Amino acid sequence: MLYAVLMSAAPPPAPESREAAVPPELLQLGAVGDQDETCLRADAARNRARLLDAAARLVAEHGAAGVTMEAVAAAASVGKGTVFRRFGDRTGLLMALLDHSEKKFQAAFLSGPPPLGPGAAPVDRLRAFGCALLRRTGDELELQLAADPGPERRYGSPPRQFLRGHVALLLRQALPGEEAELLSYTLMAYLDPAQIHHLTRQRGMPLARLEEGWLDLVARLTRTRSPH
Amino acid sequence: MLYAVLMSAAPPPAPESREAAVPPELLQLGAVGDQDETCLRADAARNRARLLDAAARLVAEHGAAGVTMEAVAAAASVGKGTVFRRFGDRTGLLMALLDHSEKKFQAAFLSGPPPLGPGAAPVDRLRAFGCALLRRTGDELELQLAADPGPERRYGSPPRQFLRGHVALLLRQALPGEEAELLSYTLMAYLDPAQIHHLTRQRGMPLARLEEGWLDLVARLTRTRSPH
DNA sequence: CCTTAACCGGACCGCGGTCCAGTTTCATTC
DNA sequence: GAATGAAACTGGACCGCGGTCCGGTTAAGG
Repeated sequence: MLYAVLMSAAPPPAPESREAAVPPELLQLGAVGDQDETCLRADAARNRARLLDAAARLVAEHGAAGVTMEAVAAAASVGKGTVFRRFGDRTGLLMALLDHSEKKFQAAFLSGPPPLGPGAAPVDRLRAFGCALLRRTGDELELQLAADPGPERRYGSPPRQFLRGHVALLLRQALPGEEAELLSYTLMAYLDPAQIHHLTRQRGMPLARLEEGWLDLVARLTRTRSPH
Repeated sequence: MLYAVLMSAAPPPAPESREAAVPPELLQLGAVGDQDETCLRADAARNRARLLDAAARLVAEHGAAGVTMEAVAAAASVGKGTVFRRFGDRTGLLMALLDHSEKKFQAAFLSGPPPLGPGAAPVDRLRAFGCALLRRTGDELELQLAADPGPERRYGSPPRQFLRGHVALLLRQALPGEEAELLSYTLMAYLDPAQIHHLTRQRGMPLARLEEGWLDLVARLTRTRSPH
């Protein structure tokens, strides 16, 4: 996916922006090995589109659990090997399905309007970021859970790394001189899809309560007061 | 299983203990459906022991990835179906392998000496808890990761629930009147095996640094000062 | 048109998990 | 203490799915 939005979606970086365009350390995280649709051979690109379409249809019909590699291949009238060649593994396919909303979300906090985008105070952006991500994850919960690459790769996956990098950046701006790296992990952990699933679906906690919890968490970690 | 330590390991609850024996809300978490070894049929108990022994041997020889259900069954001279009947699934088998150290750890903070066990101030117990769990998880990292039951069950698994319940209890004692539930999730998330694996193995962060991070996190969440 | 590299597809493998016919153990009864 | 009936256990055949591999095919460049 290579999160092309990083390079293209903010062409005139607002000069008054509080962060210098896109911070260089975030750029490398976008360098995902996944091939862009444009540099594929014609038939390969066509099959890729058909596969994604078929996968989306299967999700709509039978839920994420119904997205079998064989079923996707069959529904796209394509060989099984092709699916793996294109997406690596099941996780890759599901992440590709989530890529659209991922890019939209990235654009929103990289170059969208405040308080999510640049222009607001870092702490306010942090607050908005968490609430927005909570809502987005709540919407795509099933896919997000199904796209989990397992405990060994979960924290290394580019989307997650990228989001965390952004949090770390805001945190460094809000708390200059303090150790922001570990705190960013803690903040991101609060937004973990599996935890959200557990709290909302299995423990019946409303999402609004989780948002309050996020605001409180940000307040405590940054040692500011919570705007209740 | 069933964390019998809850009922038996602290027979005379120290009267000066700051928590009343074992808090009732934690007891129900101990009610794991897993059968005790004593109430099994003779042959079943024997096979269970042989299976655990074989599994431990396989872990030692080929790592956690080498613990195939078929391999375990063969190494124990037992049918494959027996392994599943006894442990439910692969995750159940691996969690059974971890049960010994789990019980030891529970005993340590339920009835062991301070600052981990009762007698110390709640915040100090919290600090000790995190550092101890960090070290334990660091030791058994491979097994802990392999025993992950997937995103839908991860937070519901009894050991994790139990540890979090303990953290919530300490937190309520340290912060009376404040919302401790969500904060306990945040604290536990910092101790997530997958995150520890990522930080130490993939990002090369020494465990000591994670311990500092824990102390800092406790300080921020409880709005106390960090004793650096 | 021809070469070559990339792609396609389906046969194949291993593993987690299920199922059921046969066997063993335990409790009860004589 | 032996017989007996039923519940519980056993084990291997079986299934579906994720993932790999390789011979045949097709698209792109000169």
